[in-house]
Amino acid sequence: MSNSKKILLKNNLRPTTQRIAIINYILQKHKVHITAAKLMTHLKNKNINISLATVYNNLNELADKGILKKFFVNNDKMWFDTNLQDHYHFYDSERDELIDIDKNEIAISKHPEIPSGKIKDSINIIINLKNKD
Amino acid sequence: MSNSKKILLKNNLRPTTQRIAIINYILQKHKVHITAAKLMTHLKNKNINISLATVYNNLNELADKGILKKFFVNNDKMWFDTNLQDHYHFYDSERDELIDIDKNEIAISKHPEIPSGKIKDSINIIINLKNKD
DNA sequence: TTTATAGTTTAGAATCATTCTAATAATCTA
DNA sequence: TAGATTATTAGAATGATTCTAAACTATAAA
Repeated sequence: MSNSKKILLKNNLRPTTQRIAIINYILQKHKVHITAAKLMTHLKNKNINISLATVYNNLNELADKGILKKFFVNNDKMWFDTNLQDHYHFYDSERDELIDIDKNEIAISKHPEIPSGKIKDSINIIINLKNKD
Repeated sequence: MSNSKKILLKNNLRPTTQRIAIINYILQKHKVHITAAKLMTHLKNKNINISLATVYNNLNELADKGILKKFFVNNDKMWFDTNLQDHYHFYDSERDELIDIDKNEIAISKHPEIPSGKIKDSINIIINLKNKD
């Protein structure tokens, strides 16, 4: 049984052609930053039949299962990340690409009191890049 | 001449009814976090005739002129902020509200090398809050 | 191995924030 | 005040994402 299939079964997801193709792509590289549209293009290039709705369904499902991390960059798009560690990103808008920044490279020294009844959930840090000139 | 009108003239913006109402609202409080929809509601409550397109046009214009700062919170909405200092935010999704975090309360110790030809542009930090229980 | 069921995929419609369009209105300048 | 310029507007367009409900596929039970 393929590694992708095992991962799917372990997570109670039926190993369909589309899911296996997605998992294959995600596992192929160590760290992947991907959007639904980019993944769609990639799969079409590999001649895999899949609809955009299925790409979204599955990426969201994998995020729910904790296999991917989901986040947004500015208003643009929903991104999915195979790096599950707490970490942040550079965003190169010209190339539409993300670069990881390790959690331990940013120190949050202190911050205002959190409103009562609330606790910190996720922290989103994006350093937007622009061209030098 | 009203203070709002002066600000508009100084920025080469014709002091229309709609613009004066927007500037009045923004100046009224020291720090305002606002979205187009929230501002629209506020103005309607004050019986000011304004279309959503005009709200967007003007908020974007004020951001271009440096009178407001424009940024996004997750994928949700475009926000405008009268606090022009470098700073970050808590986001309370339940109340759909932002709370400022001073720039000097977060230290960015170091980070991976920036790709050649690029420099840092803006930095976006959002600490998402959730309910304690 | 068939069958029933539960889970998946799909095309296309719906949604929602934002921007665009191009017609009308207001403001300004001479 | 006329003519030029700039603003406002309603409604259409856009684009990413989600929804819908019909068609399909995998699975477990017989």
